[in-house]
Amino acid sequence: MARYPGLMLRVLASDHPAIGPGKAQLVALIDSTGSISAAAREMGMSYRRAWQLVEALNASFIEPVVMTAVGGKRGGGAVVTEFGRTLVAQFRAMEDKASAAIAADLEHLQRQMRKPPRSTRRK
Amino acid sequence: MARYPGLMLRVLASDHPAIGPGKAQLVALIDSTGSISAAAREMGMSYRRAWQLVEALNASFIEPVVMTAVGGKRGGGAVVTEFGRTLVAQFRAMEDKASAAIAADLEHLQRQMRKPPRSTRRK
DNA sequence: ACTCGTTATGTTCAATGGAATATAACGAAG
DNA sequence: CTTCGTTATATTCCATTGAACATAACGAGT
Repeated sequence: MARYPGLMLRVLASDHPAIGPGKAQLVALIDSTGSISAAAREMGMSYRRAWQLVEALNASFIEPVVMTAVGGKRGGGAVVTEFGRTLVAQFRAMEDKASAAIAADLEHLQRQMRKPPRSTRRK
Repeated sequence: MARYPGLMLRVLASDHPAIGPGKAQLVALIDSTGSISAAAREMGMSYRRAWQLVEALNASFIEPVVMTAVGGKRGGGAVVTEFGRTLVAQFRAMEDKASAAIAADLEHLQRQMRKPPRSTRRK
């Protein structure tokens, strides 16, 4: 799910996650599809879950991120606000900057990680 | 739990978290207390949970992070390896760098988040 | 020997989270 | 007016996770 290999970044409001890789992708898909349910389908996520994430997003910020309207067949749907669009862009920019800032350390760390189990008993 | 206000960073191995704020703090506490159980107590975490995290840490890296020895009353205990110490230091450094790199954006974003619910129904 | 505090596990239970399912209300299109 | 695809929500079920509890083995000190 993380866009950057080996790195996961989340922005917190007080203590709960306000936006992270998942919500960012969801908003982007809502923007491109025009509906929560279509975005949910593309992410292999239940509609309910996606809707809850949208609700959480809207509750976390002072401006709406996604505006919704009931009714189908091009009557209803979901629209990502301009605020929401810049929100995702800002988050992506933060991912970029963070990734660039720690790229060297990350590589170094990744060279030191692997799979096989090992005994760590002393003596 | 996050050391940096509004920011949470995790380093992933393939897809599972190799190290994050929680494991980093745990290792630091094991280092200062000399035991997994004492560290767990200080974090308000069950011993079993802490032990599992240590196991996961040791399994994730090519070098041991924590070495253990059974037996109490200064017979047994846990020792953070030099690798483990530098691992935590590196992670903290990555948090520092990431935090510094996105500090401005983070502040800007945080100025746009708040608590009160709001209606987002269109039309 | 005994005790104490530790690592190391197993087991059981509760809480959490997500999936699945079911409706309801709705709005545009036909 | 019917149909279709959507938002919105309740309910039920299941899997995962962590907490709690229990127990064993152990090693150093007393």
